[in-house]
Amino acid sequence: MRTDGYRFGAAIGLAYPQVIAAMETQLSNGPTCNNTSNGPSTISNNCSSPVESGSIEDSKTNLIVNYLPQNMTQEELKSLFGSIGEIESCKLVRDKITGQSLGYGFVNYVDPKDAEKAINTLNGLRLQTKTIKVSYARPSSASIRDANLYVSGLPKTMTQKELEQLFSQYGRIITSRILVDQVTGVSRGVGFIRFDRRVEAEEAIKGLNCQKPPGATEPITVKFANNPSQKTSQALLSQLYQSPNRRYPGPLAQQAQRFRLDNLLNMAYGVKSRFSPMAIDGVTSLAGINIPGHAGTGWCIFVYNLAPDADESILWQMFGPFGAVTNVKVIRDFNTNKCKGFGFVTMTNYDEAAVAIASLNGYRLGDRVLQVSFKTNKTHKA
DNA sequence: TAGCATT
Repeated sequence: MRTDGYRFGAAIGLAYPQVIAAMETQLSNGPTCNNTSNGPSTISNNCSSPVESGSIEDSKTNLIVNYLPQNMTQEELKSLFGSIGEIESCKLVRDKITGQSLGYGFVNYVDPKDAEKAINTLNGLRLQTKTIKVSYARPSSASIRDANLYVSGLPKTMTQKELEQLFSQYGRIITSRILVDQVTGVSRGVGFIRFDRRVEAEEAIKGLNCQKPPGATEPITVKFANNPSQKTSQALLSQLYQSPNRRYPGPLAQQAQRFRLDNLLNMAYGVKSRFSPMAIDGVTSLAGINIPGHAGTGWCIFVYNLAPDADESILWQMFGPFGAVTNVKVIRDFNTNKCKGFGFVTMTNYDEAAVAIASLNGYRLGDRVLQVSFKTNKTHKA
């Protein structure tokens, strides 16, 4: 059983301020319209501000969702965002070769109001070890691809804001990040800057690579970041070429290579099987027949004493940090549409569900004390 | 010297 369950207070109380602070940092960087930095072909929407780009017609319903947990499926993504409103389309982006999630996806709503509501309620939601980011998708075009820079040799004292200030003269920054030591929290002197457009990134390389930032003693290195999916594909190909039965494998060799491929995927992505046998209180169980709470596709949790105005998003916020949540449901009165005081949450893994129950049972939500347990087979009469 | 932002 995992022992690193998240504190509930961190899940709801702190997630939003953190994300809001991060967004304020991003939005504080207005675009610098550096006309001289562009090549012969310029793009008409070149100097739009963040506010203007958010009002482009086709971006009012289409959202991009970043920092999704690695094992989250498209169906779970749809379930989460479908709790806000009707979805026109939903796509989790996967590596074309390995099929692994790239950690982001798109959700297109029918109603722009639902898209806005999704940003307001789901941006900053903690799911497992991730804090998801929900924002309007920019209109897709070749010019915004491959605009991510990898920066190394940064002064250890440089903050994210200072990094952005350094790079913002070359264009609109979409995201920035300084990597830190997981234990000490001290900067590792490397980071990423994602520009709105590739031409801006190119100019930043020209202007800042091998240059010393203000006050620094050593020059920094600025180059295009590796594409994470490319890196994995290269690693896979490299491993396959090194295998004894390389190049033209027959059926037997293919099976062995498939085995190596699976292991490589596990190493590259840290994938743990969703279908491996689970140890439950010392007893190994596969199917979970007659085990309370197990519904075939996951572990169903009963949440009692919810307020009449409770909605699905509060269940996502409460349970998401503890692990993979596949579905949430608030039971409502048919006539009033108000919550009848209880709801259900389905989680994939037993250990994560158990930690969630142990942590959330007895939790005070508003003026109510929640009762949280595995769902029993009691029938609820209408 | 590496995290997953354009389907």
